[in-house]
Amino acid sequence: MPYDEPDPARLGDLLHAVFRRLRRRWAEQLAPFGLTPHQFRALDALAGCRGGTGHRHGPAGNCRPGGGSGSLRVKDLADALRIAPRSATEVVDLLERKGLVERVPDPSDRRATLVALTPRGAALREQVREDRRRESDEYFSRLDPADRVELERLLRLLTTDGSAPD
Amino acid sequence: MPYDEPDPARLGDLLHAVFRRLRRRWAEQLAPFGLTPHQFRALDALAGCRGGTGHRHGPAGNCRPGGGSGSLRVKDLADALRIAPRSATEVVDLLERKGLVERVPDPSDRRATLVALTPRGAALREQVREDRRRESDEYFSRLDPADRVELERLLRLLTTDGSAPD
DNA sequence: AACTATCAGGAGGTTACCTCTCTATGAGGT
DNA sequence: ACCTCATAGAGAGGTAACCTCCTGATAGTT
Repeated sequence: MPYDEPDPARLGDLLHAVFRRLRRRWAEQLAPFGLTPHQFRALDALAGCRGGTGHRHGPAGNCRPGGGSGSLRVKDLADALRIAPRSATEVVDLLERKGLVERVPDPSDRRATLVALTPRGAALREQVREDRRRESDEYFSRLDPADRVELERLLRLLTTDGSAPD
Repeated sequence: MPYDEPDPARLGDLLHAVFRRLRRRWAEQLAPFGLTPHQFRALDALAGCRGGTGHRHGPAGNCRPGGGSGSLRVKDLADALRIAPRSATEVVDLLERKGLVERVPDPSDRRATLVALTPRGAALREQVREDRRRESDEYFSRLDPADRVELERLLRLLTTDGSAPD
């Protein structure tokens, strides 16, 4: 009897809680590598974009063949991370300072800067992924495979509102 | 062929995306009321705690009959919002400055401060909820009821890791 | 009375964003 | 060539939402 109203905040609250947990966990896991979750996400976006092999989810199809292992314009990185371009600049700044990415001028547009993984960046990213796999500490491992699929389906419904990527 | 491994980042990424969207949406919706999502969450926690009626989820069962419509210690509010006590102080500061909550000394413990909704705070919270209902613009309305239940189940699995509330 | 735990908040820091503005450049029209 | 307008990245400066470490008052315990 206390609990049948369709409390509109509940799902949001839950999502919030889960998200926070996930983030904390990740942060802990990435700390030894000197990365924040965000930085890793950026490395990942850069890496998941080599050549024009044509995979990878929607928004970041703008891979340039620039650097060693694929590169993006700052702006496209921003899109991939779903942040404002200016904010992407900051992420790149940080990663560049750590020697994980480098900026190279886009030969086809002198306004633009391409961001590419350095070998060290690519290696670190691979290391993190392996570590994560080894630890099998994927936060979601608590769910059995069917549930994971289900969760993915539901989340996907919530991201792709209708059709537009954003 | 590049991509059938169970990409460990995918679910996390999706969750992230959904969360960001939700938050943005909320922020937009709350902006006309001069509230941030967090502030609203705090109001909600305070409101969802009148008397000792004994409802409401786990962590925040510490409702004090203090103010007009229920009150919490700063510390309990922090627990409810899942943030550090110090951070809750800030939320309360903001809300107090807006006249939506007030601090009253806890009569039963002079170290503690009770935070209670003011009438204006309670009214504003109600107004927001109504607005949301009227707009039927709950972010999750994209999901049909069954999916919503399912999502809740899954998220709940991810929050309550084992048993401890945190 | 002494000791220790707990409360709220001051000081100061971080991360992850934002907007607004500047400069260099590209692209289109005349 | 020239003028206009959009776009790219980044400087300046701001905010929300966190955090930890420390303090001063108090409570509970011995």
